[in-house]
Amino acid sequence: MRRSRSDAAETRERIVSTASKMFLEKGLESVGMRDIMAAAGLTPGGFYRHFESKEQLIAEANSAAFGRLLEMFEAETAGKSNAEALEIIVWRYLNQSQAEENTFRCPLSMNGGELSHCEPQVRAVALSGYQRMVELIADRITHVKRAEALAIAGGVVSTMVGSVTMANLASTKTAASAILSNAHGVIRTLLSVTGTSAKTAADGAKKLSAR
Amino acid sequence: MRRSRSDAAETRERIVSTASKMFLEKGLESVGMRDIMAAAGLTPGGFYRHFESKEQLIAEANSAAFGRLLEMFEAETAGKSNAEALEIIVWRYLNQSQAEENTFRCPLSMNGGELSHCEPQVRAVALSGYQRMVELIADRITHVKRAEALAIAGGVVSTMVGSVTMANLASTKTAASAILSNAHGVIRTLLSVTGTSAKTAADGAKKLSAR
DNA sequence: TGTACATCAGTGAACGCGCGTTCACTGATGTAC
DNA sequence: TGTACATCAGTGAACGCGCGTTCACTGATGTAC
Repeated sequence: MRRSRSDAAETRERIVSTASKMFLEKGLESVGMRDIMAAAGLTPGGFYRHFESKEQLIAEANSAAFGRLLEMFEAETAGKSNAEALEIIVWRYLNQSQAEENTFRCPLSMNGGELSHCEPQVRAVALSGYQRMVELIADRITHVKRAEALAIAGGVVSTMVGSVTMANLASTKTAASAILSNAHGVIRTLLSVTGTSAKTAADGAKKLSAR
Repeated sequence: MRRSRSDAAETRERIVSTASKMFLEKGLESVGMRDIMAAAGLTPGGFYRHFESKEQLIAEANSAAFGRLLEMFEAETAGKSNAEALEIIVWRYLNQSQAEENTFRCPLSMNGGELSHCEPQVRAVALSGYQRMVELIADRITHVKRAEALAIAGGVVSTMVGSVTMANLASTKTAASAILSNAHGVIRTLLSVTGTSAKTAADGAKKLSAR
């Protein structure tokens, strides 16, 4: 039976946010349309009144996940100093899998490999999520020039993504913590690096691309 | 028709190495048994004379991929100084997706997320691959104590894994290179860090785990 | 060394299942007059 | 404001397909005497 426009809009959002969390928990391919619709309290057929395909849902779900994640970071760091903000962002990012809730997980860490096999539209969403993360961090690195801040932030995000991915492989909490601790230590080093060292990093980058 | 023992052994190896490369290129779930067997010049049914399940093949294929990768690093760095060896390892790792051949790609970068949803046996192979990568690098960091070298190496591997994963998302070679350049710069910084800074990193790690 | 038989690597069709998607249908909502 | 009709959100069965796996079969290989 037909629903009101606002009911329908609410349903659509519920599908996106439900799917988003399921994708973060179990991956993209291993979550089926029936699973998603059932979790959203609907039957399979209704899906196609709102979306063209699973691929489109993946794109929107990931977009929503990035939106939630970045909004959370903005909210948590509002009014804090840059140093405090960076500490909060890094800590919350690294511990995303340890938290029981899956609301604030990052698609890059959870589904990185799978995303790169998706269609351009989906890959673009993911890449833009990466860039927003980099800017979020670069904005809080003020002791060096913007270009250097972006280089450092890019490295920090790569380190966070990689270490959370590796920690997810670990079979015990202890092993996962060890990986994340190393990453945290290394990120502290990167963030406390002097202007000169940061320059070295940026220069190294230039040299590489000149190869 | 029955084949000789050595023929059969060769067939088994061919299946593993073929599968390994296909998994690195297209992911674990999206490569089917028929694809693998056809690429190995066989028909589907024969697979189960050699393996119990796809899951077992995934485990062996990843193990083979790590073996190939680490042997290649050992061979390429034989007789080089630690600094040169580190430069070679980092450069070859970061550029694995740019090379046309898929022989020396790393399962951690290519299939990180998917691996973490596999059975313990497969996850163990992946985690041990990570640890071997970390040791390969830590062995070449000699200006600090072993524990600090392992901490730095862990961070370096996470950074490499994360940045290659992100570069694989990029739609253009330029965008991919930018991500990898940042990572390379950041890794140079990490590797050139003084003993004191490395200590800071290790201490930071301890603080985190004490939380 | 030669013969008879058991083994088993590889074939290719088939099985059962779950996937993404489609479709005829229902009935409340929205629209036109 | 009330009535008649078109729209369409949601249902749930069904479609076609490809998946991992099984199985009866073939014939060369390995083994026993």
